[in-house]
Amino acid sequence: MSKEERKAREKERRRNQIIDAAERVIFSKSLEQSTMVEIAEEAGLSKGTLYLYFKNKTELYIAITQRGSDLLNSKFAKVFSGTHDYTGLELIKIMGETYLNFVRENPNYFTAFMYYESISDVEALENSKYANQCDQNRREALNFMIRALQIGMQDGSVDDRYEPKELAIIIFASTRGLTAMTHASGRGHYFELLDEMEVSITKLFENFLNLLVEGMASKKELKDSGNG
Amino acid sequence: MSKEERKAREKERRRNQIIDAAERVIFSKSLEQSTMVEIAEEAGLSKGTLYLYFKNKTELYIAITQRGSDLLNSKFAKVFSGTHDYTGLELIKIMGETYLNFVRENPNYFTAFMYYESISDVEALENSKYANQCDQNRREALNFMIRALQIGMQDGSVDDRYEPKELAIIIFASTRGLTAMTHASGRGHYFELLDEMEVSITKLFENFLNLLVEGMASKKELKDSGNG
DNA sequence: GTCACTTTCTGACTGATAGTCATTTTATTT
DNA sequence: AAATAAAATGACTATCAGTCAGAAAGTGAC
Repeated sequence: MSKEERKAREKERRRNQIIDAAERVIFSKSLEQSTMVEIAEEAGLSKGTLYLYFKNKTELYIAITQRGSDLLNSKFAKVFSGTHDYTGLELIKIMGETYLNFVRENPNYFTAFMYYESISDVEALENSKYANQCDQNRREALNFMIRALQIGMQDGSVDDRYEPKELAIIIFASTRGLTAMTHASGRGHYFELLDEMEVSITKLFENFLNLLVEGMASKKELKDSGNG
Repeated sequence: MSKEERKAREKERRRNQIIDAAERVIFSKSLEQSTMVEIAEEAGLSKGTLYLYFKNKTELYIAITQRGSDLLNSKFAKVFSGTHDYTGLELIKIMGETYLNFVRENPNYFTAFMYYESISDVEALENSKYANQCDQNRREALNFMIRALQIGMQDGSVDDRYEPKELAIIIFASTRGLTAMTHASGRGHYFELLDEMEVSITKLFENFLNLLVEGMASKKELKDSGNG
């Protein structure tokens, strides 16, 4: 036990040492501009060793992605932990704010998320435990949101004509869009549109959440939709 | 005139011939898996020639991106052209549907859009006429949306307590989020969540638009927001 | 038609880097 | 300390973006 266990723990430490180094290097530039040799040197190892712990550069980056994903989910979990007297609708807003704050505080992890989502080589994803964990986290985050919506439908704060699953996905995806823009803008990317238009991101996000909330808040008067 | 002009036209034709070839090659695989030699061969030229027409591989891909961007904008323009009796709110919905349809019909262009937005080397963007055109198109699209909202505020279909610019950006970004998910899902990416949950994208999008519309539709009874 | 000159095109070459693997170093057991 | 196993190394290979000296094609003058 002590034997095998210690080995495994040692191995895990090395792995983390490499991920630490990779974060330092990649976050200071970008994935493309970082080489495996640089990362190895930063970790005080040689290039070959990196490949004993990670299949390739992409898997190493996905390991970083997983860290970010874990961190984000721990924040979501905190929202739901312990006792609180938030309505479902409030929970949704808080989750949105949590997400925005995460992206602002950890832009590099968000960059990693975006890269992760752009990977089209399904093969690479299926065989990676890091990727699996990321997917697992995403599923969990969605479940948090579904829970919030169900709470909201019970306490009357959320319109119960919606399907919680669907609504959760919609909120999830649209919030993602907003934060992606926020992120791009923070990187001085094309979205100086915001500057041009003198729109503050904080205010924008506030309005976005209000819009969502307004849209899904329960209404007194029911009306029939025109869809067949 | 005839002289210089013919030259320029010839050059333009070559350029398009290269972009055509690049689309065929890159769309059949992916940017990373496509080499400049392959593209050159597909175009019936040699690698060196490609570099007479495009600074580098990225610029060539941005040229493809621009095509997609132009195509999308032409579809938006069509929505606004001619006479119609849509309300502002209806125009917003139609724009959203137009966008979704574009992504479904041209997933490869959308992939290009996502890549484009991930470029963090601002230098590369500023010196490229293709990138400038993309940015220009984005601005124009946003202006279409602002116009629709202003129309809506006048005809009473859109809540005029919102700032059109802000609202336009919000709708823009959140719709982008939805379509990105649609796109990822279509690529068999992690978002088999949708399958798992038995949610159809069409229905999802419908609900998303309804949610937005509900949120921004003008309300009879005004209420004060709690924000300082 | 051929010479001089310009424009366009070519593909061998260079440099960079991801990933491999035979060899060396270090740790563990007997 | 010898034998064996595990971990680490870095020289090597393959691939590919981007370059550039020279070839080929085009243009115009006579």
